[in-house]
Amino acid sequence: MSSSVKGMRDLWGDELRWFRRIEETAHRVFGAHGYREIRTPILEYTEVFKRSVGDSSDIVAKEMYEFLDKGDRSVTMRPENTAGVVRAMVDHKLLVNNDPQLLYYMGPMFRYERMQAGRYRQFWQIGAESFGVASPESEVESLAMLFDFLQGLGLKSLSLSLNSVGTPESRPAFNAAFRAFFDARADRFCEDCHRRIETNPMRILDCKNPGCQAALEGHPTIVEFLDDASKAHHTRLKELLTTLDIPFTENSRLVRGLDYYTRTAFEVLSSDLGAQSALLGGGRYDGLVKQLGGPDTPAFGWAIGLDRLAMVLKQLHGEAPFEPAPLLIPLGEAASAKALQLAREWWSAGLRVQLETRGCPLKKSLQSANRMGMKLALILGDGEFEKGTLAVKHLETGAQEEWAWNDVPSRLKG
RNA sequence: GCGGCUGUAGCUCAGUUGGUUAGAGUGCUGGAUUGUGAUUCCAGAUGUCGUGGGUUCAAGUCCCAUCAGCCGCCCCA
Repeated sequence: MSSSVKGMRDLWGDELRWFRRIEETAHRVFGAHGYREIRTPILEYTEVFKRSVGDSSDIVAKEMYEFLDKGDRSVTMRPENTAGVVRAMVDHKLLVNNDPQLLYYMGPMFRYERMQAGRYRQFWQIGAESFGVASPESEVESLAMLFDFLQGLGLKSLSLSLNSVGTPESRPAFNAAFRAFFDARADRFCEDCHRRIETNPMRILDCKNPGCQAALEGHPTIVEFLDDASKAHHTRLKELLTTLDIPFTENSRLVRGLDYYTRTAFEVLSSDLGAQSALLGGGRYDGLVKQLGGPDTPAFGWAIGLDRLAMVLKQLHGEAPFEPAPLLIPLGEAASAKALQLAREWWSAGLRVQLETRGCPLKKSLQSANRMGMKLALILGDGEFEKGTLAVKHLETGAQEEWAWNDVPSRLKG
């Protein structure tokens, strides 16, 4: 008995069909916005993630598939893709001029985590990144694309949660004020929060502990400590979202787990997800490109998990639409040679036909066709062979009719 | 990394206070005159009872460990 590695799974059948539906929608919608696909390696030098995601984050601290390769280089299987994309941008000097670079990616990511519904150690993400533009307009463009994408998949009851996490310059003032707030009621916060106040105070805002959430009542918000430019940015962003009828709620407690975010941060939540309520997240990360050795370049992006998204789509719409190709069943040697010829013509004409090649009794073929969910069986026996026709059986109704070979293309399309 | 629950045919599950060769439904295989499925009828096959120890005359059942899955926490997508 063998089984897949813990946290790794096979994708097939209905779930894979949802994945493909998602991916095709992404290619279409993102392409329409002028975004171009990029594929970066799964393996990067560990430094790439340590310098971008942040040493203090749990991802880097304990969730990375990190190891020495045979040349004793420390490499890591990507836990997310933004760092890799930025690294590629820097490597290829694509950010030296001031043109915007609009990119999207899709592929597997890896985090060594405890498993749960919709959460795997190899999981799939689709993300979009926009480099070189600092404006709120670019954020709204990206968010509009995101919503077109989600709506294209038939999702409706989602909520956009919005905040600004400030800039490295504005954050100390907030931290000082928040520290004072925290100290005044320190006994009401949990152990984890006491640790966070030293390492990453902002993270206290999204502590899931009900006691902590209650204690946060009336907390100083990041937004009120923003510098004027960030404040104007935030205001303008909200105006533009309103103009586009993209509904959002401001959430002063929304922060992000990755260290590289600046100013705008957001999440989209789905009520169909249980504990894994965040369907996707993203925001602005103006400092990251420079941090990875590139020119000082503003950037905005987001990523969505396909495993969870496919789960939601399945809950919402059931099985992914799928119709198997009709089965062409030849009976006898002459017929099976002819069937190969006919099928070849139809395939090159773009028709979908599956060929029965077992040479088994008709009964077996029909049983298989039925089990595979086929709607049509195209039977080519001696009688049909003589006449240049097919016996066409509709497997749902049992009705049967006869088609001339030449009519098959037009009839299958209709 | 922490806490809780679960593990018996391909699938969904029964299995009494430990007691003979471990069951059902569904699915599967074959048949009901050799070119007609799905419906019906008849017949048949299938399990290291997650794995490894232990207790016992006797373990699917009790105990321990381990692995896997699920739920919650943490974290995040």
